[in-house]
Amino acid sequence: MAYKMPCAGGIAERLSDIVHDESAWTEFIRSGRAKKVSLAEHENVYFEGDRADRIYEVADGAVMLYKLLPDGRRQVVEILSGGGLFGLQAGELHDCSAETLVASTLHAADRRDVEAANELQSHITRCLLEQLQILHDHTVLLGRKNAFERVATFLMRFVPLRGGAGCLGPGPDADDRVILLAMTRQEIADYLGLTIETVSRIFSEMRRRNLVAVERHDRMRICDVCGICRLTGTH
Amino acid sequence: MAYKMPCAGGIAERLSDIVHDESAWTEFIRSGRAKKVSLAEHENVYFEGDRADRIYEVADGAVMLYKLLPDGRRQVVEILSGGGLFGLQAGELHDCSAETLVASTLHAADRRDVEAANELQSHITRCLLEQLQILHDHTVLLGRKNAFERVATFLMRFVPLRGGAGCLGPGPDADDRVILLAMTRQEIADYLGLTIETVSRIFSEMRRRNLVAVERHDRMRICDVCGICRLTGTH
DNA sequence: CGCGCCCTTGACCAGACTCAATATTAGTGG
DNA sequence: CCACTAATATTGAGTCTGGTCAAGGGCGCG
Repeated sequence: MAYKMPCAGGIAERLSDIVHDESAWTEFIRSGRAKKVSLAEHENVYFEGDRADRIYEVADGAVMLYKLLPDGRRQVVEILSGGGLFGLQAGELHDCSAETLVASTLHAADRRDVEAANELQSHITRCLLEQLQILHDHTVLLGRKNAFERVATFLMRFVPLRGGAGCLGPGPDADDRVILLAMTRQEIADYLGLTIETVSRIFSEMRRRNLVAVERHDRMRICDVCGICRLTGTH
Repeated sequence: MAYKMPCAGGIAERLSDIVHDESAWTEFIRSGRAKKVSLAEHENVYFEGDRADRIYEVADGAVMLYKLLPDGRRQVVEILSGGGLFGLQAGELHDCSAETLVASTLHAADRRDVEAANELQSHITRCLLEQLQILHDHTVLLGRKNAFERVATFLMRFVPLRGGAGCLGPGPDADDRVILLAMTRQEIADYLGLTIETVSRIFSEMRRRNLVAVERHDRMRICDVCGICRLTGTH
């Protein structure tokens, strides 16, 4: 069943962010109430079910949040990079496990300290709202997009200023971009709700169509950003 | 590929919520700075792309947030009922459309009023964190569960105190429960990332297995709550 | 009673998964 | 620097779940 968009042009308007003051947060980090933690690639920060008494900010690197089903199926639910907040929970326990994708440094703060500091709330709210919006998009990806569209959408995430509401277009030169995935095929599959084989096949198909060139397993050249963008299902 | 849970018993611990003071929010609503809005079944509150200058609380009824792809595919990303907050955005525009599932009354407040009121922030943060946790679970459902597990999981949402971390078990009597879906098959399908036909087939299969009895299209008796629960893939 | 809407059921099809074999890559030690 | 190994990625063949298309059923409402 196909629905009709109420007003096609509605979303075209640039999603210009409302001014956001994060100085209170920067100050909090600097003040020494947050410890710096350095982690290697694929180290875990905490597991689902652990007590949630610290919250984290990605200072450098990238972290994934994932959940496991008892039979071993895994779903990566969020990927966080610089500035992303995680570990804050409504309840007492972590609802996800957290693991670094690459070597990372985190700022770890005590939950009570953060909750007590009123001046931090607006920054936290902002971060949560951004996460929520990303999760909404990801829900559409998982619920309604096919494998090709999922991978194309995934690739577009690595190209800032392109594909979104205020996309700048291809520019005068060749429309290519080199991106660093920093994720294994398995991690990509678990993020996109696919299997490793399907992800691999889609990449191969994209290569055959000259949409991308795989320079190394985790290093790809998107030869035709606009071409990929048209295959995301979103435009 | 199957992963192994790090510590199977970890999540068993009851997710008892940390004390949460929402008196400031109640006061805000009562103060008259939030208008009461009454809407009929299937009326829309706003569309994706509209300016987001009001935020809403579901006082009574239920609301769904959904997104459309340009070719007409729809994904319901959230379902909110009493106490649920929606319409708050990181940017200037709504990232989803909102529509009532049943006749509902909402509290509508001006975004600026809410953002200015520091005493409301902790309530908002709490609501966002709960939404985030539900979306994480939904991500697992969409990314990793099959049709049967999706429908079973969906049904369990209507049975409070059962199926979750602190499930009370079947109790002494027959393990049945009558639930009111308040959604059409199409809405259920769009929420679970399935088609209307698949949802219908799964309900029929469940009926055949005496797991449920369809008393009316939107009114079902779950004959065996524990039986359904075992089929969610989560336990 | 009849119309329209929603739901159910069936037959068929296709996209993604599974299992298995092979190819690459990265890492290790000689 | 190269050989060897382990881990990761690719490719192929076959299967199956869930989608598509089409027909029929049930229910509420005028």
